[in-house]
Amino acid sequence: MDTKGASFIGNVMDPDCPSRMVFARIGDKWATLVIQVLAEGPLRFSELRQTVHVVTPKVLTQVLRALERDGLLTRTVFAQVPPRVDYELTPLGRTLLEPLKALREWAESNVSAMLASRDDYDEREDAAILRPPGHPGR
Amino acid sequence: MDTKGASFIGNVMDPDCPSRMVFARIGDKWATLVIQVLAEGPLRFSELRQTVHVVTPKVLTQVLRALERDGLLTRTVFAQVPPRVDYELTPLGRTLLEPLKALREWAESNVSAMLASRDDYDEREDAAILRPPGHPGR
DNA sequence: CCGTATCCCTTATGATACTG
DNA sequence: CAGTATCATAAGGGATACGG
Repeated sequence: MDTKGASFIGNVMDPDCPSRMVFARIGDKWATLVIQVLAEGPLRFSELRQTVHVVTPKVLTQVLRALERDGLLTRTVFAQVPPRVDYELTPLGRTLLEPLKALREWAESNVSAMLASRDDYDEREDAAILRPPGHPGR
Repeated sequence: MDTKGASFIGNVMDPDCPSRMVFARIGDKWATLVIQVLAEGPLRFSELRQTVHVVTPKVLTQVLRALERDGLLTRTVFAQVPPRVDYELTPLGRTLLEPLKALREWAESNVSAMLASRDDYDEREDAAILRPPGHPGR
């Protein structure tokens, strides 16, 4: 395999690539939320629903099962009435917290810049459609 | 605002929350790929298409515009024929490289564990449907 | 070469109602 | 309480063809 240039991320393009898998998992709209909410400790289903309050039970279940399948959290059923099910991060899941935190911190440090950029972009967009075409590039 | 418990990630649930924005951006199937591919230096549209070879021009354009809008990369049009357009990470975009790298490294270290967990889970699944219902919980 | 325009399909997500 | 089932909608992504 080629070892220079962009090759070291070459396998990122492979659908089976580790990074792709992880980015797919954290790319999930709810997965990262759940993981970060569970950082504090185990929660039961209803507690998760309240915390991540916009999610429907169906979607929440899907996310939880996916995360459980990947070994990132455990699902513990207590044999009692009313039923109680706890979700808790596994050690593996906990190790994801750190990179996720790095991302959160990046986010908090740079959102303002991103938002400013968006405003600029959108303004230029708006101006562009008012201007006649055939205009010299930027 | 409450300062204990899960409150510090409380705003993670807010759709306007910085983290949500960032996770939405990197959650994009192609955005992180593009960013990481551009880590090496500027590339033109066709080069990006070749590198991220499965993506259609439409989708690639969408991703690039979104990233440009967020100030993560620049789009430079050269006034020549045939046309040439270069895409390059901005300093802001470059700062994303590090947290992304952390995630990649996590991925590479832990995929095997995740895959193993999946196999386990799926096996148990298969076994469960063969077993009669009303079985004592795990 | 660098896109845009269309059409189409799969998947994700949501609302709602119901069961163990 | 903790889900499952069903239906409906929308968003994402892809194939293809064409324009500047």
